[in-house]
Amino acid sequence: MRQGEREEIRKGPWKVEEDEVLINHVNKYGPRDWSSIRSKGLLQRTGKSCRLRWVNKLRPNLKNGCKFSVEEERVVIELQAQFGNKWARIATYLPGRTDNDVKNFWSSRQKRLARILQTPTPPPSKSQKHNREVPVFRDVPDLEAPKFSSSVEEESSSKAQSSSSSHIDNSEMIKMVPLPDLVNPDLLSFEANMCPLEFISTEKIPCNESQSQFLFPQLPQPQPVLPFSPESQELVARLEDPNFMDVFGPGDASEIVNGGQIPFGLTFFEPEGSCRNGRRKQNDNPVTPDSFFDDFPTDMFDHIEPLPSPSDW
DNA sequence: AAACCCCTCAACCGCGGATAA
DNA sequence: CTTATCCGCGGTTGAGGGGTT
Repeated sequence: MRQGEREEIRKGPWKVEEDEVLINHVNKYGPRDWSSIRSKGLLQRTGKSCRLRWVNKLRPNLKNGCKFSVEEERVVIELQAQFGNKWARIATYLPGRTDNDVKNFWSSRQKRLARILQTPTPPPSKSQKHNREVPVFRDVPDLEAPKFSSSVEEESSSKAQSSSSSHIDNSEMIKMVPLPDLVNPDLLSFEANMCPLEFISTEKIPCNESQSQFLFPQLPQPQPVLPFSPESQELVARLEDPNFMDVFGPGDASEIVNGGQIPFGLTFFEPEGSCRNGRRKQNDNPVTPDSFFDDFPTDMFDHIEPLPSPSDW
């Protein structure tokens, strides 16, 4: 039994005082030696718990409380199709997001999808004729693979390296982030543009302009022929069911198939804007054809020829 | 008004790889 | 080389809160 292990280990929600202790420790020693926090008697928390708290809540530049933007959703969906459930890896492509964030986002999405698929009878659709413009995301920026294991680590190590000083502000940390030869200007402008649009109204975490200076890995190049993910295969199988479109009610399927534009897995027009508190109203998302497709993985549409726009008819 | 449902998020657990002793 | 410990990751759970009925 190691020193301090006799003392009871605290679990559950963190108190402000505990956060302060943890922050002080990280400022002094960097984000490491987590288990020493307990052995020194600073906190009654396991090293694991301390690390988690730091990584998910306390480290700088987190987008705490901000809903995933449309672009972030897109990135997650694409990367999940490519990497699978490698949340830490996926999170490296999303500034200010942790693996936990991505994981939670994805599982929420999966639950929603599962529920929709299990619902045999659709609620009456009020917005069947409501055509939404289709965001097409084929031209994903050509992104490189990560050069570090995770944003967490990248950020952590950069801070740790200079941890001899007691305090480092964010701007200093940003300077420490390595190497501009990775920068994809498209990606940077994307980040820079995205933040103000999505998060400018949040008080808790103003989207730091400097975030756009962080280097994040680039999205992997799309495969020439992207195989369907298992999720997509299941959905495709269901699409082959002649009754599948019945879920939309009489007359709807043809409308969707022939005239409609397929929204690509994104809640593009959802008025997000708000951070946390901005909880989704359940009826904001009735199972309409539009929202239904929102829940499809994007890759399943990669094999569908784009429909002509109405102006081309 | 209250019960219920659903969603989000924080935090825990178990496992496996990496590293130190 | 082996063992112990640390650390990070992915899966899971439960609390809390808002919306719906």
